[in-house]
Amino acid sequence: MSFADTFKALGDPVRREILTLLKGGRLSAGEIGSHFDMTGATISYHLNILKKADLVHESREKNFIYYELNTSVVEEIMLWLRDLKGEK
Amino acid sequence: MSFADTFKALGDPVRREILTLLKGGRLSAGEIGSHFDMTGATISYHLNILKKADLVHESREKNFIYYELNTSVVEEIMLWLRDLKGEK
DNA sequence: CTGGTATTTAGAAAATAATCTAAATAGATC
DNA sequence: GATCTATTTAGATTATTTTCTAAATACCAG
Repeated sequence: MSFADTFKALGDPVRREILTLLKGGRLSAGEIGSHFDMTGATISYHLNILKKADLVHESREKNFIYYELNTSVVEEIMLWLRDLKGEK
Repeated sequence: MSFADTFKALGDPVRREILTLLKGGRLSAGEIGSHFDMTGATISYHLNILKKADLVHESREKNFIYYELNTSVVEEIMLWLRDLKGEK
């Protein structure tokens, strides 16, 4: 989706923690959920927001759905911040 | 306040636009408000969030309250993003 | 095809955030 | 002090987000 959606997706601490977890490699929805004291449905909700923001990609395999980090859109955010700081 | 508050403050488009306006130099609350189709009270609410996130500083002068950009905390955000991208 | 595990979707409830109107504060000017 | 302008604060309302429970889907194993 859009730049604004990416920024908003990053604004939530649960979602940032999910992204941090994914730095170690792809994880299934269940593995991600087991790190949080929340229902799977809630985790699924957050994963969907991250997916719409293009911050993660999913790949289905067997019975599982694996999520992995996609940082391509992070560059845009960093550019905005750098510009805010007045750097060239 | 905290890193999380800074991230959240940046998640809102109105607040990002305020920060962008302030790139051009300090502005009074009224000057900021005139760029938006919102009441002064709402602008004040957003300014307060930016202030708590340490993204702006205020200075009182005469009858006015001027706001100016403070990007010192932006560096932290950028470090987090850079780390997410797996850069050193 | 039946049963089991993994995950999502739907819908409702709870929590948080954004917005407004009206009143309050602060300082400047008369 | 009275009044005007600039801004914030209080309180209520509306909108959005997060979360849950229950049901649905999907896929695998027997």
